[in-house]
Amino acid sequence: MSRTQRSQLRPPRPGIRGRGIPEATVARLPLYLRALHALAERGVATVSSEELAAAAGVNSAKLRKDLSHLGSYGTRGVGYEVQYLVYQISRELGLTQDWAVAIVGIGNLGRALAHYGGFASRGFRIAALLDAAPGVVGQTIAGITVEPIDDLERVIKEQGVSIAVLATPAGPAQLVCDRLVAAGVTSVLNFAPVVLSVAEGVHVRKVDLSIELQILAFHEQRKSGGTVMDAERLVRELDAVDAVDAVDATEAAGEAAEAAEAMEGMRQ
Amino acid sequence: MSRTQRSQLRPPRPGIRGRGIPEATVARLPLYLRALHALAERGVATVSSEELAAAAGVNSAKLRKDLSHLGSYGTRGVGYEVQYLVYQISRELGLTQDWAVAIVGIGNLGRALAHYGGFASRGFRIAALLDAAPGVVGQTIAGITVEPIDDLERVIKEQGVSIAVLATPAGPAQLVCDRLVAAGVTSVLNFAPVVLSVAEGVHVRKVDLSIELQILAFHEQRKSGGTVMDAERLVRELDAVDAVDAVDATEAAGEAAEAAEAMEGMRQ
DNA sequence: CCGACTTTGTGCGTACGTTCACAAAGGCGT
DNA sequence: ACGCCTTTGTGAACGTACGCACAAAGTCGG
Repeated sequence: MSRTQRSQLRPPRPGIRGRGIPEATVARLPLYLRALHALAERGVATVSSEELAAAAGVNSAKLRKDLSHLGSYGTRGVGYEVQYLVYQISRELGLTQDWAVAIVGIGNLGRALAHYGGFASRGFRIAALLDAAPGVVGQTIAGITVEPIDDLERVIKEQGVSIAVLATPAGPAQLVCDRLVAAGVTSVLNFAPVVLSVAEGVHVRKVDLSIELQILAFHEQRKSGGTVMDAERLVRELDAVDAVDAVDATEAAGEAAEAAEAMEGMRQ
Repeated sequence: MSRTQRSQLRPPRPGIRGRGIPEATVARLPLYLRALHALAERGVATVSSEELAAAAGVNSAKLRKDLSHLGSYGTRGVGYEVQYLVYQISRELGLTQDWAVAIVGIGNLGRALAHYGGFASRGFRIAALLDAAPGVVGQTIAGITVEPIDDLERVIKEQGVSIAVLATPAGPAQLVCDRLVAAGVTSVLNFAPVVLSVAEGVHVRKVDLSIELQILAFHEQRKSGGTVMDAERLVRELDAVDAVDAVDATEAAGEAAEAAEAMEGMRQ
């Protein structure tokens, strides 16, 4: 029923192409790296894409395609040399140099992160711990003394920190983030339950326990959800019919609204 | 440059369509929910897709499409009623019921998670803490007594736990996971740096600090990477040329190998 | 030195996700 | 009552990701 023909849509991007590795691939490289380290420790010299894929929990075609983005390492009929591949991936990920990391917010989580050995092991060095609470400042955690948040700018610059871990409460998170960025930090790993806004060129990754749990709850409900067939779910399934049109949608909304009215205690 | 023009590609079947909400959408719903809660607390009654999208850090078209998967809530010309939308999303995510959660492995991380208030707030109740260390068992953390890992099966069943948080070291993770699943757990939030293998129908989500940092390091390197132009990077860029063929790839591998040989201290 | 076998690297079709742009829908002022 | 203005919901284009399947490339036994 589409009457509008829109044909001369011009993509303004000519395509600078060839620039980089797909984000999805980058996200998997650490996985491969870990599997390779495990193999290396067991003295394995070479590994096939099939084996490595199994160890990393992906399928082998995907692994091969991922690795092909780094270059043509690997020998047909044999596989990949473990040590060599470790080096190539490490290099691509930027792990052949050391990164100074600062952890801001030394609550329960910050403390746990400071103790976590996985950091130091591969290219990351905890260069500073920062907190605002007077009771925490001065404490020594994992061999590092917690410094006051007021010294943030000085510490970041002195230590050459470019990656920061934000483990403060939600309240001060944006403010602290702004100060970090102003002081020279260009990558932030954010544990605070807020959406950070940062200048272009600054990378933020978010880890949110609450969100992860909610996603699990969704699937959990799906599993046991076949039993509960309420008005709303019914309505949604009517929507799913192919011949749906605007009238249906309107009615659906109306019925759903009724269902909602029938319900009282809305969790605030 | 695409030379193959593929015009009359017929999608043979749209599929059984209408079955479910896209995974990407599900992952964003908690984000919207959080933004909505914040708005509700400030007493906001209705919100436009533009405003809500800004609060959640996504673009408005995406938000509208996401919400459209739940049904046709929202009024044209006005926006969405905050309270109502909160209810709809909560319901879709399965947060209108309470989920019993068990945390296994009460190290620094497990402790931090147990203290984290974000759990209890919305539909999740920490029903049990479990650990293997005699020194930890019996401790009371956030009002909950740590129970011995031997009682895992009993505790899971007694409390009706279906979602477990795995915060053990890598070593015992798979074993513990197997026991959890055998005891009835069907969703696992895994903090251990291992790839868990589980039976079909069990959902696993992974949170890995080390991986997140490595991804950041990759981008960090990219930013400052313009300066370092070594043989390998050069080779990779030759690869990026359109007219690349097998010969190029082979040479690239060869040269890269030389570069690697020149390097000695491979980080193990 | 050759032929069989193994495994990589990738072209291709499909599915999924994102973004644009706009018609439809509804409120609101006059 | 009507037309203007705002905002939703969505069709369609575009881009990314995935996985199959296979030719190319290399090893290894004889």
